[in-house]
Amino acid sequence: MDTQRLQNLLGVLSVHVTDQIANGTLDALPEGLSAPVAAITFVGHNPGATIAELGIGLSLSHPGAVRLVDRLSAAGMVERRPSKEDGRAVELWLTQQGDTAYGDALSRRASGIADLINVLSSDECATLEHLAEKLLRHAYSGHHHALRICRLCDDVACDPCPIEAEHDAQLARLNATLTNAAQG
Amino acid sequence: MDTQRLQNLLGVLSVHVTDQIANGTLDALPEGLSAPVAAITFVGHNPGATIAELGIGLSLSHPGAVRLVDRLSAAGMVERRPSKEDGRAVELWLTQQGDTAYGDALSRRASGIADLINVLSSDECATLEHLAEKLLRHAYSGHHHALRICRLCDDVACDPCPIEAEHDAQLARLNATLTNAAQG
DNA sequence: CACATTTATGTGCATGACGCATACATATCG
DNA sequence: CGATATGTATGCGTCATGCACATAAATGTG
Repeated sequence: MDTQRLQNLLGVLSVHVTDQIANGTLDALPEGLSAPVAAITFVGHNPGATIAELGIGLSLSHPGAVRLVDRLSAAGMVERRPSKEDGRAVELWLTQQGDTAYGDALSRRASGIADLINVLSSDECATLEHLAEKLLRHAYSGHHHALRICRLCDDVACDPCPIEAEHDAQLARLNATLTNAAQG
Repeated sequence: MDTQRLQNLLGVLSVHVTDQIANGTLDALPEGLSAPVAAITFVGHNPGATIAELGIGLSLSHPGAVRLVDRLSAAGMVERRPSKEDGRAVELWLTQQGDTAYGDALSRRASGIADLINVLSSDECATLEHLAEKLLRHAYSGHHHALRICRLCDDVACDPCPIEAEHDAQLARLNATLTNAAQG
């Protein structure tokens, strides 16, 4: 089958959806550029994450992540807390204001996408959901990658989460292989 | 129907596809950031476009578009030509090197997306293509918006183009309405 | 034709985000 | 205890961006 047209349409569509997300979340925050919104979503999704993890999830250098946290902290969105297990590490937690911005960003993102898909029938929605889930499971390639893939996810709406499911499935396959090897 | 999960999956998937595109095209150019790649694709897709149109397509300010063209011109990717119809306007054309980079970016983008969708069956590909086309036609909202939506499109692979089709369909509906009004 | 307005592009300047190299504190290993 | 690795923070230069403004050409008005 010739998949060139599908590749192109999917690419163009994805860029457009990403634009919609950016437009929606841009208004949700004062001076809300893409990186701060992604960071707030990331911390909201991974409370207590460290600065290093934030850098991985957002593909930033360590200095970049530190400076981003500086800005978010100055804006009252994110709070640095010393970790009790590791004296070097810093845990990131949303302030109340940050949590409000988090929910705001998610709901604006959802409404932007809702405008886009309201042309689909129930059946088409179900089909697209199935296809998106399959593609996401196929895209998963390890924990670090998941941090990045899920950086703008709404974990309440993402139930069951295909990335988690794929993670568990790969673990189960690994365990089965190990058990077979032990028995054989 | 509850569409929250679909909204979320589509959003996460789109961000991931956009990442794939960015990753693919980033390597295709020396120092290839997102804006230069988008600009080369834009000029490749709209040869002879003006700086103002580039700015609209990439959502840049006018100074931003001018500076971007400065960089691309210095890199030997894009050539400024004075317009013959308008003494103020500048036409943008890809150089031979720019055209090579254009094709390179498109093929890398395609292969990145190909990796993602090779998990789908032929039937699923056809279904997804149909859904993507429907969503894109619904997303179209006028010529300026089309410049932006199509900024990373591969016009060879995009045949028939759903954005053009929607544009023509809206024109046809408009003409039909006018004809009816004239007759009625 | 003279003059004001709009349009398309270019420039001085300040800001801000980023990465590299480096420094410091803490954890871990031998 | 010393050596190395890890997590975080900072000085510095670079670069992209937008605002305000300037220039040139097209268009509209009397």
